[in-house]
Amino acid sequence: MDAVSGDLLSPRELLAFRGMLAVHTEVTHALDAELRLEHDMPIATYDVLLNLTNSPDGSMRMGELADRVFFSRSGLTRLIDRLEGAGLVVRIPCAEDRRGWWAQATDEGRERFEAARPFHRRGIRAHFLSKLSDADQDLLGEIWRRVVPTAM
Amino acid sequence: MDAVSGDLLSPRELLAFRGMLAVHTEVTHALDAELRLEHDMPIATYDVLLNLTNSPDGSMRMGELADRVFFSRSGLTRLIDRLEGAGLVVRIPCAEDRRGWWAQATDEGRERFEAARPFHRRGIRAHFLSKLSDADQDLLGEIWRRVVPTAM
DNA sequence: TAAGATTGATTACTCAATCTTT
DNA sequence: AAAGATTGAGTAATCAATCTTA
Repeated sequence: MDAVSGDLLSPRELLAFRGMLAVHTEVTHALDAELRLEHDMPIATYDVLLNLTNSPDGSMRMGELADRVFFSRSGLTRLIDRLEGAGLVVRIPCAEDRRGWWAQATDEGRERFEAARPFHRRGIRAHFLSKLSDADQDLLGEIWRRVVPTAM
Repeated sequence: MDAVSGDLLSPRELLAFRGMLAVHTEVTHALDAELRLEHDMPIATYDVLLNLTNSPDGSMRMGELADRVFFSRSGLTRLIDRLEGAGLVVRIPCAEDRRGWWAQATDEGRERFEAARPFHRRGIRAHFLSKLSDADQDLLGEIWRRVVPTAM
């Protein structure tokens, strides 16, 4: 917060920033790999099903879902194509706005998600949360909220 | 640290974990986009040049570099192919072990990197570090070190 | 004319198999 | 054999252009 913008990053700044890159990569790769191995489900698929399941009526508009899972619009179109092919999701035309579509988890999608969920939860704790005290977690939450106010 | 492994993630856990995903995505996308726009340089290229430039003799073995930039071996091979084509990097056969190669930044690679460096540094501060106090940064560094001891 | 979503073309990453040297 | 690195084949993401409805 006190550094002048022209000079090198201080060790403190370097560790705070590059540490996040290292941890994020390390943790998400581990979670993705174990979810693929044990539940044949990439983490992107898990995140889609999580968002759909969490939503009040079990469905979300394509655009909003894309924002939630940090995909481009076209990227999400392709992902939902695959999930629809795999029988985990269906598209439902949107009655109020006929340009739009709802993505909705199928029964199989929900089952596959619920089956994977406790496993993934254990993974998140094993690879990340277990290394943090409650105070650490509170502080992290506080920091994330400050960095991207809109996203949380 | 106190949660039982079977139950849902608490709000505290959720914010600590999913916040990191949101911040990481948000920040790295912003940095990548502005580096491409202003210096025609994807962030992966920047990271390669950063590691090569930081290294004592200005070069690194392919495998070690792959680990540092979180790429697979084959992924790094392709990236270095492209950077060699663009004149930013050269491969030098390794005398001590003739299976191996050194990747080394060219003069142009160093120049392009040094030109981009202050800009990227300002970006890291603008998008991330400026939202954190010195104490926040210290604590983050401390946390990252605990989560992936090897990587830092 | 703009917004929601998809498509076409391209780029880039990964795994598994391979080649070369140890 | 095993390790460093590359290659072939396949998958998946993006941008820009397009189609449809508002």
